[in-house]
Order: sequence, then structure tokens, then C-alpha cells
Amino acid sequence: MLYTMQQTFSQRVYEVVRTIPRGETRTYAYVALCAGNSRAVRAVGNILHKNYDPSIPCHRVIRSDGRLGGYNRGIQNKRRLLLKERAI
DNA sequence: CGTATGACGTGCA
DNA sequence: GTGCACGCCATAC
Repeated sequence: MLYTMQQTFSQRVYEVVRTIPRGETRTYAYVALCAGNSRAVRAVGNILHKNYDPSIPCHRVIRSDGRLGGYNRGIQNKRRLLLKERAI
């Protein structure tokens, strides 16, 4: 898992999040780890915050302490989506 | 270039 | 359970 082909960290984050199966969740720390930098958890949040691509299920990314975190389309929407997928 | 931002994580009171 | 301080890092400006 290295930064090949000039891929930016954000692009790797998008890839990882896209692979999250329906009905499951991942933590920001997990995404950061898979993206290549386990300490960039904060950057992951920053990146997903600016992402508006619907093909990326960023609502399945939650915090490590069990809370949902945030969502660029409203935290209510995020919770509703997760409940609908029975991810929580 | 330097500074600010933020959907985090941990520790502690 | 709550709240705060600090560290941490890719981006935006």
C-alpha cells in the first residue's frame, strides 16, 4: 500500500471508503491506516468533509469511540442511512 | 512560502 | 456520561 502513480492521500481515502460493504462501518482510523497513514485520521475527516461524490459511501465511516462523527449532508441523514442499512 | 481548517483520537478532570 | 487540551496531518487559501 504505497503512494503509487502520484495518487494523493485523498484519492486513496476515496478508494478505501468505496470498498466498504453495505451494512458495515469503518472507523476514520481504519480508513487512514488503509490509505497509508495511520496518523492522518484528522485529514481523512477533512477530505470526506469536502467530498460530495454520491458513489462514495462516506456515511459508513464513523468514529472510533462509537459516535457517528459528522456528515456533509447533515448528521440526521447519515444516521438514517446507517439505520436503513442496518449498519448500527 | 506560512497559516488556518476540521466529519479525529486519546487522555484527563 | 460531559468537556477540554493537545497532538496529528492532508488540504485550502
